[in-house]
Amino acid sequence: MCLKEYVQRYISLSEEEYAVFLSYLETKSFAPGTRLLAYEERCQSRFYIKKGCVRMYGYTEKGKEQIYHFGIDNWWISNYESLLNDTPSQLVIEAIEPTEVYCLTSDKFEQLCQQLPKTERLFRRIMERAYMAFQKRLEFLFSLSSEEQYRHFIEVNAAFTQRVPQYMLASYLGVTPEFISKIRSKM
Amino acid sequence: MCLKEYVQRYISLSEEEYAVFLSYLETKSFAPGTRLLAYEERCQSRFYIKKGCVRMYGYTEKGKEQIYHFGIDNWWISNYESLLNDTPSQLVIEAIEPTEVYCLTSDKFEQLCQQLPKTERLFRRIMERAYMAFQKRLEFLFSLSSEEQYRHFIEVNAAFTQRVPQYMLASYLGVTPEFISKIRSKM
DNA sequence: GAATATTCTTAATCTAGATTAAGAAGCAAA
DNA sequence: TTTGCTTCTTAATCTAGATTAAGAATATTC
Repeated sequence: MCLKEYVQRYISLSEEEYAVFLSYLETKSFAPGTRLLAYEERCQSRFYIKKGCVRMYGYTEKGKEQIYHFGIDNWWISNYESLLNDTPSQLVIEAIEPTEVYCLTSDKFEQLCQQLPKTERLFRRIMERAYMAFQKRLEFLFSLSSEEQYRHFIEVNAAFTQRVPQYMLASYLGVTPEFISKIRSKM
Repeated sequence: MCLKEYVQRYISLSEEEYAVFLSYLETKSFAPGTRLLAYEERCQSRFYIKKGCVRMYGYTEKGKEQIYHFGIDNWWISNYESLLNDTPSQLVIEAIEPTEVYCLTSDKFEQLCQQLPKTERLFRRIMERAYMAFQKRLEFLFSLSSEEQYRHFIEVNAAFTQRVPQYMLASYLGVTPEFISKIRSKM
């Protein structure tokens, strides 16, 4: 699926309108381990991942990396706290695989909304879906044991599981790699 | 703060436009213990809480109530999974205090967006803030111990803490009432 | 194809917070 | 002012998952 198909699922755009939309996006590439958003950098963009895989992580009190999100093909990702409040980001967005993204800066975003007001609707609906996914994630977090969460995750996200190392998955789920290893040995 | 002020923080509206906006909203009142959204009902509305306090909860595998959200004055609340997919809600929204809300049904919402396209921008921005708050909550959830989460919550949400019983707060934080009691005895 | 760095596994021990069980406050009705 | 609810507290015991410490696979580099 390409961005055009993705957008068409939320709003309908003519060829001309889509061309306008595209003109506000900038393509960028990132090698594994490089950062889309650095620690303490002000987040200025929303990223649409054309192809690849990224993780968004912060640091716990003891300085350990804690992964909060992954992003793969056809996902938008950004640090909204930093983006909306223009504050230094406490979160890092880093490529895991070679990753190609469309980058939409806040400035361009505002201009785009003016030139193509449908953009508001597009992002209103994207945000609703993202919020819904979050609400769902919270439900799993509170209603399932760590083992159940792991089993559920790899079931729903089979493809994904191949793409990130197990210890990152453990971090995302809020457990230790040793614990995942223990579950796997039972399966 | 009233709804008008709330809306003005996101978009600017003339008197006439605000009147149009209001005309799509329906006022409803709920006594403590009554439900804005029942279990397995299809969620058809977004609720803006004018005054009062509600909780949104589901059930764990063992049938225990698990609170996922609270809503108080000037918050929007809805079950987006049920709202967007038109599926029976696994979550209940219930008044804790006498609560008065504006109710915006999906039908009315679509009409409103057509008549007053600025509404898209309003809700795009509301959803971004809501998503941001969620992102922040997840950070606390993963980076703080249960005790730290409790201390942080009552610090940031002092007023709130008076309005809901301790056992509901425990549920929201994902701990037992006994554990909260233990922390409090230390303070 | 050895050397080095990453990632994963196994097993013993430990701990934050759950569970269970009682009882103590608080509060409403009558 | 007693009866009956609902909420909160205390304390003993238990457990899911963490921590620690080795070692075993697996990749990567030269």
